[in-house]
Order: sequence, then C-alpha cells, then structure tokens
Amino acid sequence: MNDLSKPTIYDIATKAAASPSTVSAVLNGSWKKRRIGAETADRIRQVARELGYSANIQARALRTTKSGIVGMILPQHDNSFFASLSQAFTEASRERGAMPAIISTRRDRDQEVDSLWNLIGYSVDALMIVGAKAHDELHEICRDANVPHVFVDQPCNAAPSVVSDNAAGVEELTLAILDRAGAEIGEEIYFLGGDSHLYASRKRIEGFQAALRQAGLPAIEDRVLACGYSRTASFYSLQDLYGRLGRLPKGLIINSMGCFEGTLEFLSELPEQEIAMCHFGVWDYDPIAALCRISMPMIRQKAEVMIRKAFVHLDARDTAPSLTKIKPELILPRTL
Amino acid sequence: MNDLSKPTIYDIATKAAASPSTVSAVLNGSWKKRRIGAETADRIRQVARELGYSANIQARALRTTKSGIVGMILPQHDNSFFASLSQAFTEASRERGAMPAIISTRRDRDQEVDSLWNLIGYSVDALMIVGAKAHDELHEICRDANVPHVFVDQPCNAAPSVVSDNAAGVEELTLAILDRAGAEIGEEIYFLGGDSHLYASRKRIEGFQAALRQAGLPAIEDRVLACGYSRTASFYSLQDLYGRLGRLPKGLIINSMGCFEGTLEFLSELPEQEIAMCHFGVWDYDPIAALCRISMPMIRQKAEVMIRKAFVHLDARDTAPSLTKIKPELILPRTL
DNA sequence: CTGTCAAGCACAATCGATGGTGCATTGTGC
DNA sequence: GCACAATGCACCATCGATTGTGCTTGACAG
Repeated sequence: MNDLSKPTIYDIATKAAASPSTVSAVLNGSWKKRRIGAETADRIRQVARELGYSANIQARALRTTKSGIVGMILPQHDNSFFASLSQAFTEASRERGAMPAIISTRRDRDQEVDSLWNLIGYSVDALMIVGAKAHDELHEICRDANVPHVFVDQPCNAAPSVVSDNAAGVEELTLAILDRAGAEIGEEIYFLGGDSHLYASRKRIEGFQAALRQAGLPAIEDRVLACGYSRTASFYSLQDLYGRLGRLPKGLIINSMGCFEGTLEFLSELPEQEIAMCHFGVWDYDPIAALCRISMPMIRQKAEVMIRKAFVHLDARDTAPSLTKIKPELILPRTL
Repeated sequence: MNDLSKPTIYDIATKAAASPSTVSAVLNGSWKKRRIGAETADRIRQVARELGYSANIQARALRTTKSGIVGMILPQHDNSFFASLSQAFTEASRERGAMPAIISTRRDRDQEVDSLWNLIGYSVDALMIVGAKAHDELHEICRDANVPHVFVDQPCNAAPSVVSDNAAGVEELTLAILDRAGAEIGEEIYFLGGDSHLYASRKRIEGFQAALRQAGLPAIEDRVLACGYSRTASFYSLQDLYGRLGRLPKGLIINSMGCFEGTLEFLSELPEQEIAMCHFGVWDYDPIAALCRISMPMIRQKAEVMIRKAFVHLDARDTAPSLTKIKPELILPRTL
C-alpha cells in the first residue's frame, strides 16, 4: 500500500494472510454465507481496523451498480421550506445508510437537466425532484435511465408525487381570516402572489375561492393577484392595489415567504393603525415572521412527513403515477 | 448493451467500429493528444449522441481516483446563514464542473466523523467543513486521507480557514447601537447568546468589549449573557435579565437568529412602548427580521465571498494553516 | 482402505473508463 | 527505391470490490 492512498482489501489480505475475496466477504458481512471461519474473520477485521480501512465506494458501485447515493434536485437552498426539506431528506438518508446529494437548480430547466444527467452518471439509487420546472422532461430521463424517482411540491402526472394539500391549506387559512375578521371584511379579501401556471399556485387559488364560496362570498376573479413569487413583484402588486383602493384591503392571503417580504416592505412605509386594519394570512411558515409584530395565521408545510412519504415510494420502487397530498398545518398566532 | 442499463464506451465502440480506448479519448476530450482523426471523432460523437451515452462516473473515478465530488459538512440546512453557504457552494461547484455533496450533521461529533468517512469512501476531491464541532479530529482524518479541506465559520488552527470577521462586525454593530442610542444608554448595554467556548462567540464578545472600550464605557463582564445558541435558552436568559432590571436594558446585541427568535418570543409579551425603549442589534441577517416592526441594525455575513475564498484554498491545494477573515456587512434599518 | 461430504478458503472474471505502449499504415526526403 | 518519421488507432493492464466456481483438507461411514 502506498502511504498516500487508502488501504484496500488487497493490503488487508496480504497482512492477514488471506485472499482478497475472503476479506471482502468478511468486511461486507456476507462471510457466513461463504463459510468463512470465525477466527479468520476476526483476524481480518482486526487488520482492517489497524489499517484504518474504509471501502472504496466507487469500486463497489462499479461492481454492483448501486452507488449508495440518493439525489435531490430543488430550486434553492435559501428558502425555509426547501431548507426543511433538505434537512428532513438528509436525516432520512442517514437512516437508510445512503449518502444524500442535494443540488439546487434555481428553477432553471437547463440546470435541472444537467444536474440530473450528472446524478445519473453517479448511478444514483433514487431521486427526489422538488419544485422542478421541467418535471415531465426529468421524468422521462429518469424512466429511460431506470432511476426510481418521486416528485415533491410540483407533481408530475406520470410518476409518484407528494405535495402539500394546497387547496385545503389555503381554504383553512382563508376561513381562519374570515373568521377573525368577522362581517366587517365584506368582500374585501385578496390573494397575493404566485403563478397560475404552476400547480401549487393554482391549487391554492382554488382553495381561496372555495373558502369564499363557503363563506357565501362571490368568487370574484380579480381578487387574485398572481404576480409571481418574487419579493419585488409582490411589492408593486400590493402598491398598485393600495392605490386602487386608497388603503389596504381588509384581508390579504399571501402566497409565499418571498411575497410576504414584499408585503412587509410595502407595509414598512405605512402607519401602524393602517396595518392593524388589515387581516393577514401567509402560506408558509417562518419563525421570525411568526413573531413579528403583525399577528397573523400561517401555513406550515410538513416537510418531514412529505419526505417520509416520498421515500416510501422510492423504497418500494413504485413507479405508478400517484398523488399524495399532505395536509399542511395552520399555525394560529398566539393571542396576546 | 442491455436495454435496462446505460450504454458504455464498448457499445459505442462496437457501433462506431472503433476501439473502446479511442471512444474514451474522443469523449473525454483527450483525442487531440492521442492523434485521433477528426472524422473518427465525429463518428464516435454521433453514435454517442444516438445512444444517449453518459459516462459512468464511478468507473472513471475508480481509474483516476478523482471523483468529481466536492463535499461540504455543515450543522444544519434550515438556518439562513448556512443555507446561503449551501447555495453559494452549489453555484461555485457548478462553475468548477463538480458535483456538490452537502451533508448536515447537527453539530454532532459522531455524525460529523461518519459523514466524513463516508465522503472519503467516495473519494471526494475536496471538502469544506462548516461550523464543525470536532474540527481538529476532522482535520486529522482529512490529512491522513489526503483530502484537501478548508474550514469555514469555525476555524481549525492546523488548516486553512475562512471566517467572518466576528470581532470587527460586532464592534461595528455595537458602535452603531451606541451611536443611535446616544448618551442615554449609559452603561446599560448587553450581549445575548452564544457559547464562549466557541471561536465565533468568543470573537464577537471581544468585538463587543472593544466597542465599549472605544466608547469609553467599562467592559463589565456580566454584560455578556452567553447562554448558548438556542431559542429557548435566550428566552429564559432575557426573561431573567428583565426580572433583574425590572425592565428591558437600553441596548441589546443579539448573537444569532436563533437567539433573536427567543428575544422576539419574550418581547411578544411586552407592550410596544417598552420595546421602543430598547435598541437592538443582531448578528446575522434575515430578510423577514429586517422588515419586522422593530427597527434595528443587522450583520450580514458574506456567504458567497466566504465560499469563494474557501475554494481558492482548495483549488490551490493549499494545506498551510491560515485564517482569512471576511468583514461582514452592517445593514442599517431604513430610516422611515 | 476408499468414497462421500461439508467446511474453509483461493482463483479469476467482471464492472466501465483510462492511458501507456506499440503496431500498421501513409507520407517525405534523398 | 529505401530509410525514417508522422499519423491513426488498437491492445491490454489497471483501479478496488464482488461473486460464481472450484480446489483442498479432514472427518467419518462403509
């Protein structure tokens, strides 16, 4: 063994006076099946420990075509929901003895596809695809490369998918707002942010309208300001609404943390009393936001549950299309 | 080629009537050096495209002992500073054509060590170690396994390290608070959170005291409440201080977002006017916090710069101990 | 004393890509 | 017409672990 490189089973074999195949069998646990003597096994393990052996996983992967890598493709790390997913994914991978490879791709089709090919080059054992733009394309590549995969957040109708129950969540959130606000709110409740081309936004808007219906309010189309997910777009969209109404609406459902930032940015220019006249509700949860001086309900998506469900599909090598909806949690503000 | 598995250079070689080594040379770009004819090269590339070839990176890694993987070990994904580091790391890896493997280890020694061995099994090309508890041990393992590595956030004095300039940042932050508060603040300014056994906290406390000195205030020891990084610990620590003083202090420097959450939780029980009497400053930046109704300066660590500097060490295969301090940015609240 | 059998292990092929070496061609100069 | 150099490519060993196959012992029955 060269001092600069890691010891191999051959080094161990030499030192323990055994054959490489015996060493391999002992070290990967199949030695019972191969009828290796207990003392030989002990001797080999001893030498392995002395040498500080750790298997070359590339070599094993080459032979077995199983890499031990589970991949996750997601839009960004610096977003609290996606970060919770990463965290839960890492922990679930650890339980399975696999190595997580989490790649963020900025909702960019090319980056998504490149990263996928890259992961396939590493023979990923399984893949979780979160909020992907090119979901259908990614699915086809995975199918052709025979990689088990699940979609999360943004479903694909040709593969197993796990999403938050967007409609139910927003419906509950909206009803909570209507309830807190009482009759005074009239018909003046708005939905801010999101992109109606995307599944999640569409479902949330449906939930919003279902809540209005349930409350006996007309589901007026222009109450939905689907201006995208960005902070600045929401800022301007809200500014525009404020201009039209001459004040804030009575109720405002906000579609994401990014939009909430835009909202806060706009609010920071308004006096306290004006803000107090509006009832806010936010999809997604952020601990700081939950404690900020504006009291409002929030929706917390159950990242850990979603990851667990997603792994169930991967573990079962289930390829049939399916859609699992996880009901998010409504976090009511502490009543002071 | 078996239909279920990916095509290999052998499949291409057969179909293009060439040898596997030629195919390899063409596909990895070394064909000029190996004097392969341009038309042969074209033919091979054509076949490769038809077959949807992508290299088996495990096999390449086995042969070349370069995996193309760059690893990052960090405490958690769901923290805005660490999440920015992950994001910057991913982008920097992409530029280098490497695959990022980001593993969170919950500040747990065993998880840190396990993950490191795991990464070594994959022959990681380079490693970034963020906020590690077992930094010295990790360094030794990396050294023995001959893995280029850099420490970030928590330095190791035996290897290159990149950290925020904690002392300078807190000093600036504290001076900003003292400046905003004016003479009224007297000596009543506190530092909340952190662990004085950890490098970062120690330096921040030094910065705090340097600022006091500079302002001509005595550096009284018990102005530092190093209660740890957790939300609940900060909550109780602040509650305790409030009890002792009978009210909030005039100034409060908060050591992290987690501590800030605890602070907000405590403040949420106080009336607005009391809160307005205290000047807050926070180490770390969070967009929501920046927009919450409490106006305060914040320190934003430069995650992207830190990652870039760290990669400089890795790329240069620089193993000499060194400590690069990146000055964080002071974000002043918008003056309304 | 020979045949049978299990226990205990070694041998060698294999996974896919790489790169050193070396064998044919074709081209050039005298 | 011949030596010699490019040119273009094929052969083969190799990376480290896995696994089907088969060899060698010793025990024991007949």
